[in-house]
Amino acid sequence: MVHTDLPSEDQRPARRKPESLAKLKKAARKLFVERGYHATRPQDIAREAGLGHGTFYLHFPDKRACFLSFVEDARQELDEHIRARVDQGQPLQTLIANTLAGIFEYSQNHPGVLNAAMTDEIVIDAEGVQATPLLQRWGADWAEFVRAAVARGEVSVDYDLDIIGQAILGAIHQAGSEGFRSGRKREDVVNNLTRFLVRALKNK
Amino acid sequence: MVHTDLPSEDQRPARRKPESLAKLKKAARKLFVERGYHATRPQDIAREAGLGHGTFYLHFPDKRACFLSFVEDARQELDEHIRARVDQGQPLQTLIANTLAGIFEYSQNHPGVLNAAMTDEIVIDAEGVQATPLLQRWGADWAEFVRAAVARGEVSVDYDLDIIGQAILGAIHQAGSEGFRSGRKREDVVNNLTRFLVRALKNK
Amino acid sequence: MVHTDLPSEDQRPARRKPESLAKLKKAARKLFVERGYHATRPQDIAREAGLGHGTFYLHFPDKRACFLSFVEDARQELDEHIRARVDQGQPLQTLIANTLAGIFEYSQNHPGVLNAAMTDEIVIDAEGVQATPLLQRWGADWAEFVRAAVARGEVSVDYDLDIIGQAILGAIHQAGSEGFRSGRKREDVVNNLTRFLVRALKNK
Amino acid sequence: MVHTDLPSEDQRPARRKPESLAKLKKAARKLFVERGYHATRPQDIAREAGLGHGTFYLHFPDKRACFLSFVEDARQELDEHIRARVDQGQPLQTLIANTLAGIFEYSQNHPGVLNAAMTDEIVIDAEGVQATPLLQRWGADWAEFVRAAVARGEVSVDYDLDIIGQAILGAIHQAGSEGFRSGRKREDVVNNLTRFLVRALKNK
DNA sequence: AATGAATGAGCCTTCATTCAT
DNA sequence: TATGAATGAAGGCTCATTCAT
Repeated sequence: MVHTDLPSEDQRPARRKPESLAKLKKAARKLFVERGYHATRPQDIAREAGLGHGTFYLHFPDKRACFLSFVEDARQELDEHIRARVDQGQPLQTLIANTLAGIFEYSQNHPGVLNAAMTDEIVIDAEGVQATPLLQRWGADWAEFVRAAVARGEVSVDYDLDIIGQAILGAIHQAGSEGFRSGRKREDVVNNLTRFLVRALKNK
Repeated sequence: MVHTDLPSEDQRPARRKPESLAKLKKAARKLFVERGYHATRPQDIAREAGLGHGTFYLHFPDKRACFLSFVEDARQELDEHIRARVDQGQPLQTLIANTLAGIFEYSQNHPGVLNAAMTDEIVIDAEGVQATPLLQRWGADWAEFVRAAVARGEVSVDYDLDIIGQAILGAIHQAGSEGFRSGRKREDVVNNLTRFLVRALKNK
Repeated sequence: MVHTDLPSEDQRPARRKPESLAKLKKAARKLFVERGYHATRPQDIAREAGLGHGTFYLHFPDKRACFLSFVEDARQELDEHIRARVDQGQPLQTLIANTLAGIFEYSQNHPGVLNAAMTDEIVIDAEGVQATPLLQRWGADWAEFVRAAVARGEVSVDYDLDIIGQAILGAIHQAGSEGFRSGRKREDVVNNLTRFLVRALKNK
Repeated sequence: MVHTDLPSEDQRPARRKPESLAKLKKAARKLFVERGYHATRPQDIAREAGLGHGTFYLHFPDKRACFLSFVEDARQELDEHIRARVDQGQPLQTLIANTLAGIFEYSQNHPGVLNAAMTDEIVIDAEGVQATPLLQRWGADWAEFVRAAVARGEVSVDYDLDIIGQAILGAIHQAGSEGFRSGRKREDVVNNLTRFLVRALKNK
């Protein structure tokens, strides 16, 4: 006996809002990554999602909000990805190595996403006020990270950690971008970067 | 004796195309820095230069070329600025410190220029193909720089220098951007960054 | 014997379409008055009525019909309001004074309604054909009114009453709109207008 | 011998700004009158003027400004038309008769213009702030007009002239609109209206 | 009867570029 | 060489209306 009214896995256009939102977000991510912010029209996103372009505005007040939501999602995903992989009670070197592995793993699973998400705010809208650019926030995270290592006695150098946090993030970002662009293996990038950072932080 | 190569202050009425080009470049730099690529119209540049809109297209084939010319000029200026300040026959630490001082000095004399010039190509034109992004080129420069130090025996660590070159550039860029954005003093940024990089490169 | 025409207060669960219609009409009036025709969306009306957007189209074929229904309701309400207040068997001056008082009383009880209802048809839909604009109809009513006074011998001037009917209506409309907009008291407006009209109609 | 480079009276697309502005204004008037504000798109105006639609925005910041300019032009034209026809040193009756003749003459020469220009501001833009609606301004003009007659001793009734000014304007507007719509002759409308107003104003 | 997600024609406006002068 | 009026493709967004539920 078969349920004829069991619409699971059906192909019909659907009509549930959350589904459309998910489709739009997926499409938006794809296009923002592939084409960048300015070359992606709300209409393109809607079409990519298989929806009419009016639907876009049912879920986002405007294009900018859609981009910001994409950025926020990427940030959370990466955070969770790293948190799931890194055990805080490890020595500095392992910690850094694992964190970098986490970042680059995510980066490889979602190619281009981090780069697209880090698009500077001025590119999006001169007037807009994105709370804090993603790069800066992650730089601050690294500052915290090192501060904790200092507190544990693992790092004993006298840096201005706000500056160094940003430096670390910058090193990771740029080495990662170009490392992969030039086809290097993940382990090599992680390895080199880990040694580079550990040496820079370890006193002696 | 007649000065044939002294066209400045000459009496002939028309023939000062170079003057217009200089005005346009200056205006373009100002606006690209202040507003970013997309928010700057060729018309704005021409007007800022005190010229008619049409004149813009006498000197640049299109907006993109104007931006690229701005980037190239900034790159050359910075290169010269650093070259004039850094003596290659110095120990690594001094070399790095002087180079960083040169970069940040330029950055302070021309606020925003480096940041604007590093605008990712995807932002300019999805189809276009900027030879090599400025960041990547400068990262390669740092790779060369370190390779030379290795050759001199000053650095004896076994890095993949292409990766590390990019990492260094990234650290400088990000630490610089945020260091100044947060109002830190140039010496502090240079100082911290120098120690950071020297430690990372010096094998004990 | 069964009351087939007494659906009010019945117990059956569904079947209160009239209730929804009333809610929609009330909401439509509020919004048309507050925002005007073009700034009011069917969706706004439905939401103001506490109903889903789709419900709007269960009761009106389109937005235009809803507006026209609003106009018609206002016309009837005003007519009834005046009829209830004015005794036809009075001398001209009293008749005019009472009618004006009726109009302005209604206008004060339902602020903005008459103005909104008199929105010119061209504003509603260039193609549409509103039977006869409200202003014109009321102008014709005044023509009738004066014709009756002439028949009773109270007015003995030789006017083209169709023209004069419109003139009277125009005077009332404009003086009323601006009288209230400038905060004048109802009695003052009624008073001045009554004397103005009576003098214009009374042959010496 | 013939000047081949004498471009007077030429048919070429032209390139002088004032000419385009004039064309646009003419086209705007035509369309605002024929279709009303909302049914007229900037694009339609430009096309009617034989220009590209970008040109519209070289002359008006937006559609609203174009409409307001149309209104202002109409106001000035009418004012001048009346001023040229009416001699202030005449008795009230003649004055009113001539003024009305002037208004209706203009109205006939420029059919629909006054009606279109009097479109209520709420129709144009709920947010906008048109200094004072045309109707109200003209009502105030009539108030002044009567005030002067009172000063000259020609009118000795005790009206609130601000109210009565609006009433007069309303009477003229409405009687005129409908008079012509129903095909009445100008003299008849002027005649009836003049007698109506003079009686209303003359004390005995 | 009621709902509200979905739709897409259509609106206003911008801007890189051209070309007659 | 220099000008700036003119252009129209293209962009972001709205809204009256439909229809599956």
